Amino acid sequence: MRIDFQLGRPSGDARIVVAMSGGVDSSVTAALASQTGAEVIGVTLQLYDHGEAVRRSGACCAGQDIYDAKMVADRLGIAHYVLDYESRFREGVIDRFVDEYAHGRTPVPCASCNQGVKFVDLVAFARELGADCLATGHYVRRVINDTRVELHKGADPRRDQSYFLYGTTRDQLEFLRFPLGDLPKAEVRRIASDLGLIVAAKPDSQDICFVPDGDYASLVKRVRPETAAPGEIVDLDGRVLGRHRGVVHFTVGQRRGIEIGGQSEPLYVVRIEPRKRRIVVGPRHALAVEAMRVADWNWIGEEQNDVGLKVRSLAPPVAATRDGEWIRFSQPEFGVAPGQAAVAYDGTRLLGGGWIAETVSAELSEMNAAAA
RNA sequence: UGGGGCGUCGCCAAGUGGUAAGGCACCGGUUUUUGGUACCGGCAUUCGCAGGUUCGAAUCCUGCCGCCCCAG
Repeated sequence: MRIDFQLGRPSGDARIVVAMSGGVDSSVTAALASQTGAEVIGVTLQLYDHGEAVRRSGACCAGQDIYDAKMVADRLGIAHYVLDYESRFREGVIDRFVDEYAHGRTPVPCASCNQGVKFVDLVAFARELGADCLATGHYVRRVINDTRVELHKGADPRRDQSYFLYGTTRDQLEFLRFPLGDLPKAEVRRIASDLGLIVAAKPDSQDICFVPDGDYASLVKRVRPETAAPGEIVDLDGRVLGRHRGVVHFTVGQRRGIEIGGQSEPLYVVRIEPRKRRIVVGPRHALAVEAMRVADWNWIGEEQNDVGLKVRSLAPPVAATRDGEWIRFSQPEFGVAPGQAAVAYDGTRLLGGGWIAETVSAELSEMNAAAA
């Protein structure tokens, strides 16, 4: 396996910094970089440190994972640095994560992590080291089209991670490399196995890396106790159906955990009102959203108005048209949660994205139209 | 303390003699570098309680308990 890192000069003279999380993907990335003959420096960020995480494998960037990254670097014979980014991670990712829940929104910490700690701070560090590029194990493709650099979905549609990278700037993209973007996961594991890397069979990471047991609510509660304040569960007409244990436990589109039985059809969270400590629930059709406002757009490609749009990492993009900050879906979209990322594509190419600030119910506008 | 109605899984609810549907909720799993969704699976040996009739009862009979409505 030989990957072209597009270094623009003989690889023997080049220096590649690889972001190593301690997982299979970034380990193989480091191996592929090493095979080019360039000087490779592995960098692992220590992002948080709590007892639970130390022993946990399959997350990233703490304890066991840092050790694994070190072992892989040793095996490959490359330099390896561990950087303490805990405070930056706390400010840039965890604090924002907690704050979003306090506002009744549903954050995407992986996107803010990539946008901040990984692609701003780590890119800067790599440049300080005089590197020619920073390589990561993301399943996305960097494509050079004439002189333009584009970001595309990973070749393996089930592995594509472009959604989390919508905030990448053009400048960062110039400097970044994603050598796994054309590979299926099975191939990556095979490479790791062939090279005898100890992480070859390590489970894929899942859940939020800084929430080891999946219980993100207790983290949010610690910092923002008001999110654990009990409140009312009301239907679309304001009738009280029950009580809840705090808005932190809910996200728009959520079905399970509402704990209200006796209905003819399932209830979903339609809206969260943190000031009133209230959650509004309704049947599935009440989740239909026809339009939304997307704030803080970042454009990697040129701005376009007819785009494919993702409002979640899985599921293929849906057709939508853009008018400034406003996006209108060609078909109603269900379970669109404020705080999540909206990412625009042209085919496989990622154009840009932003975060969902507000949504417009398809049902309400139908009622308004009927009333008019 | 007259009349009427009802009592089946946490909730809603089918089932009027043949051996307990379904929905919601809940639990588990699958999927997943966010949350959520979706999908798959589990979930009453028992029908307010106690007797009786019957080969056989949630379904019929008797008594009791509880709740609701009307009339007091």
